[in-house]
Amino acid sequence: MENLLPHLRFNINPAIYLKDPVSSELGRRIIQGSVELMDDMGLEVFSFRKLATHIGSTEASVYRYFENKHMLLLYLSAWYWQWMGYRIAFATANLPDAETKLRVGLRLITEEVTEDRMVQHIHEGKLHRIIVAEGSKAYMHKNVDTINAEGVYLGYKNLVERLSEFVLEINPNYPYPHMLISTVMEGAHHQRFFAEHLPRLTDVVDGQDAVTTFYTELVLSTIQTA
Amino acid sequence: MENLLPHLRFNINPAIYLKDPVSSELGRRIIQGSVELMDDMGLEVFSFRKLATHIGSTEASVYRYFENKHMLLLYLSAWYWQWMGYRIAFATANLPDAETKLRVGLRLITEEVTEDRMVQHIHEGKLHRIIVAEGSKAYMHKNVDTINAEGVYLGYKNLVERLSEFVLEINPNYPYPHMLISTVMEGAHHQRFFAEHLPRLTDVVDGQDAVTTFYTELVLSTIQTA
DNA sequence: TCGTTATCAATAGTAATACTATTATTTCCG
DNA sequence: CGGAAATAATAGTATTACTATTGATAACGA
Repeated sequence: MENLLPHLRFNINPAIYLKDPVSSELGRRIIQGSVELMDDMGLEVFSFRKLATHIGSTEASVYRYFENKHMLLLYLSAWYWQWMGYRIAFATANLPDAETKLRVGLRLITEEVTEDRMVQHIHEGKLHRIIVAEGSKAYMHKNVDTINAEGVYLGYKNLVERLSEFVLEINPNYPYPHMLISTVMEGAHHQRFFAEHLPRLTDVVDGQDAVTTFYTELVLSTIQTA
Repeated sequence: MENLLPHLRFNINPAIYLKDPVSSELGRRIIQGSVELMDDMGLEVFSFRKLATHIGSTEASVYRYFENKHMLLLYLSAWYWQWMGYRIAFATANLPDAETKLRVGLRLITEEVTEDRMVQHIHEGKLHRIIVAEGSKAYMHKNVDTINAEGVYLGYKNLVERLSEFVLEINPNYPYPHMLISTVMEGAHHQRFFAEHLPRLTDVVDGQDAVTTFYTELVLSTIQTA
């Protein structure tokens, strides 16, 4: 039976996978199971054998889809940023001015993710927790250059570019739009992690989402004074 | 023969190691060799077996000093931040006002590290590159809470606290000093990594150190407008 | 000075992980 | 219905992570 749901299917760079996980039942179970397990036990403890047991398949079958667990992490990361890019594009369409667009984009990027159910096999809340805790390991890796040459990070880069353009619309003379946006995109995840595990590295402001407020004020005050 | 050099010996939390690597010749070779190898091949590819071969010892002997390679990374990270804290304390002593102190601190934190040779067995330039590429993996880990409970991250936290105090001296009403400083401390390393491997996430400004300038302007404009 | 006792490092393992070559099974198409 | 293509499982190997035990050396007291 073909896909009856009218959901989007994100463009994931085929260099990431050996066989497209969306193309088969087992592939989707691999994605769904990896989101569950990686969220549970963390990237280091997670293994293809455990994943195979979890979804009732075999290690070798998982290897037909992904070269190793790092490529699987890259898939999850690419999906996450495609999804985020889509949400931001949608939420900022038809907004009147650049500042409003930037504020909305920053909110979506820095906010906690609960649920969305855009596709059946990916639990966005769990995926968000994975990206918070493991996302930077997707590029903090000896193979960055090889992987980057294949265009695997394009989704992430394009999102940085898109938000940087909002910054430049507000202040065309601001010299560091990309550094500013990539600092926020990474920083927001780190701050969420700190808030949960190392609270002395953060500031608690009761009754509001300190991460979103902090980064929104940071960005706007910086580009307006420059 | 006892230590003839009058160099400092940083206070490293003994919970990190099984046997103090500074206390023996082999221990120092483990540290020196791990800095060389980890810089060369990255944390994932690095193993105790390779380290042992590199320094002409055995795997089991390395295990007498550190429980696993993550604890060894924690040692390097703790040493790095102790060293950085020392440098900042030294460089900001007797400075007239908080803004000057903050600027100096930010420069030291965000700047590239070349050489220092504070101790014989640690090559600070290589260690800096390790912390840039692997530093966040020291806490982005399933065991954060256990490790944190033992006070392993205190050196890092204290440095964040110290710089946050400069921020509050300049503007006592600024509500997010810790988030601001920890964002800069992590962000600066990420930006150095991006500059080398993913330049589209950064901005090139010729003839100057964009990372230091960017973060200094970011911090000062933010705390002054708030 | 000798024997005892810590201290230290190496040998020699086990268990788990990462990865692959090959075979078996299903499905799909003429 | 028969054969080709796709798909997954079996059964491995190599490497890594980690440990129990033994051997060597230094340290120390009688």
